[in-house]
Amino acid sequence: MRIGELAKQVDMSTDALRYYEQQGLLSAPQRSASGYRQYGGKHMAQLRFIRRAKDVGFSLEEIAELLKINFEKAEHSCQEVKDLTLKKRDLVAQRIAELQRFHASLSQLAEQCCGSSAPAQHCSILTALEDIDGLNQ
Amino acid sequence: MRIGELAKQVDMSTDALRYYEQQGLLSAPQRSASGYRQYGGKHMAQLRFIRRAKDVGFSLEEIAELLKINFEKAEHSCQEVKDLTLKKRDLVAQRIAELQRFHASLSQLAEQCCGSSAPAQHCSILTALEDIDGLNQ
DNA sequence: ATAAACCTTAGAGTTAACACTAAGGTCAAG
DNA sequence: CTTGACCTTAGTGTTAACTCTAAGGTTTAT
Repeated sequence: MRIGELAKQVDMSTDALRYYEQQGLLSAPQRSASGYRQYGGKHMAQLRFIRRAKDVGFSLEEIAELLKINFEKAEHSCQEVKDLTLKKRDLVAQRIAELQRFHASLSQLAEQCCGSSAPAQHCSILTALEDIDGLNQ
Repeated sequence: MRIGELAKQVDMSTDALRYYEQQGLLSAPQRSASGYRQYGGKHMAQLRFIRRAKDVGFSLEEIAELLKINFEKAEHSCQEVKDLTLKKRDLVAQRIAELQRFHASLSQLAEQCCGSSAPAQHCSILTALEDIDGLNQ
């Protein structure tokens, strides 16, 4: 299977596949006499692993780590994998908390604003952003 | 007031101030005979506006838009400002939802994992990422 | 045999919001 | 009068995950 075919199968771009190979996420396949990459089922499995790991929020760097562990299962523990997962979950939780603060502030601003089509001379949102104590306190 | 002093007052870097000026977020100040930037209260107010807008999650591009509206209040409506705010809030909400899906998936993975210090030969997390139907469905 | 569709590499471009560097000019203090 | 802290510009580097481009070689179908 050449790169275009594999890309179609897993619904990724050929550029992405070359990029994953370059980043060590996808094994370098054999080459045909003319230099074309020749992929097999192993590569498809790797790409599916990558896809699923992306779907749960892991970055490519984290996925590389997971793939390495998966490849050397005997030398790593469940604990290690679980720790990676929990650490990632906590990072995600932190980011969610930050965004929720944004969301609350934006909601509050919008609520206070009349939203009229008249000139924004006394717009409460602009005022809040201008004034020292327009927000919180 | 020179750039270093202003930067200290608002707790931003001098690099950031020059960057904001270049991006049209901070008015270009007068220059001294030797070319030094000379700032006044107006600039401090602009920077505080930027700071507050950042604190509620607006990007610099969005802040530029808000500053422009704030500068030309007469030509814009409250509605316009409110729309920007609501649009941003909805984007934030979408991102939160995505991260919450990540969080749920990661929690589920972690929950299923024994987390033992024994080799990861049968780690449920790795299995879930490998298997076609390890996750969801 | 030729055109379309595919493949190759290397390298530049994208986004956001700055940080850092170099090479040099200026200002205040002692 | 010199040292150190400050300022200037222009340009490069950072991170993530690719995308795009150029310039060319290969395969397949007709």
